[in-house]
Amino acid sequence: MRLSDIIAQRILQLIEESEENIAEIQRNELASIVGCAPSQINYVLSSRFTPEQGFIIESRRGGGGYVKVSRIKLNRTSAIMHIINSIGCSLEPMEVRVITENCSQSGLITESTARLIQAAVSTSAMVSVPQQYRGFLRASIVKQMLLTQI
Amino acid sequence: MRLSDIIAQRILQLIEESEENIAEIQRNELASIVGCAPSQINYVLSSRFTPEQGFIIESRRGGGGYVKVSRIKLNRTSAIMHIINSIGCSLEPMEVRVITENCSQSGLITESTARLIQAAVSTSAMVSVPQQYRGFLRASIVKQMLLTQI
DNA sequence: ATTATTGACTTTCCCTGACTTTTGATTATA
DNA sequence: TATAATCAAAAGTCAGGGAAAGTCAATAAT
Repeated sequence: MRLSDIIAQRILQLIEESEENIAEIQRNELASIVGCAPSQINYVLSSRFTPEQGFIIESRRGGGGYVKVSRIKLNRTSAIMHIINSIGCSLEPMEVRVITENCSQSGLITESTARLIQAAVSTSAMVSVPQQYRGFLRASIVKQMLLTQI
Repeated sequence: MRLSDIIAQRILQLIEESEENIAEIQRNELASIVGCAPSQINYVLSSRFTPEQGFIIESRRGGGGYVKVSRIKLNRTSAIMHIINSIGCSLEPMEVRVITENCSQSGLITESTARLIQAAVSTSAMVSVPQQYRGFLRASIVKQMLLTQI
């Protein structure tokens, strides 16, 4: 069995055991339990606990740091998950408009949320980012934001 | 739980309990209650109770000295504008967390909006963007999003 | 060729201790 | 009495160390 599988399994298990679908771990501690390099935890998180799979990662460095992995509950969620999954790796501004307006019209998100999403990926928010990255960035931001709406 | 969190919590609690949104403390006394070095209080004050977050610190040394932490209440729009204006051209994740949590706690934005903002600028949303741009990007996204809340 | 894994290095955040500065009170002095 | 010197009790500053997570490039395994 692969290390990465063991790690993923362990995190999932913690999520299962919790009430709130949240696993809060200490990276180095988990690494030493499993017996791997700490950075391996990052690899697993970024490859198996992505927004596309319905997970949100938050973390904090320094003394008392942690990594928090939350799984989105899957009820009314599936609609949003479906939308998230249908988003490719890049998005144009117009696509964002269409997606958010659709979501808003179908009551999946509020108009206010739609505006927030559009603002987050607006051209003026991205002036500092070279053109070539913007599409990818828009996609990942929109996905992350939609995930919070579940 | 971290010392700094305990200290911040305690100060906030004092502010809540007071009529005038003021907490008046004695640095050394609080330090000994919490069980930390006095200078730790300064660290917490300077990292979590900044003017940008809507707090004013006054103090006096010498016998009978004190530290006074006041939270300023402005009307919504000017409060938000104030926060936007206080944001420089770059933001670190921790700063975003502090800003959104403060906004949320003071009722300027909802918890849901706070989560949206944090999601929009989360590391996982920015994987596609080279490190060097992330700070600037965070700042402009947060500003754009806050603007929608006026 | 893709996916795992590691290790070296970086960044962020927390916390302390030694030292400085300010201030009010007290005491000494002209 | 009025002023100067001294003292003690606060708060402020800053460098530094430690703890934790993040990044990335190189290598190994499948």
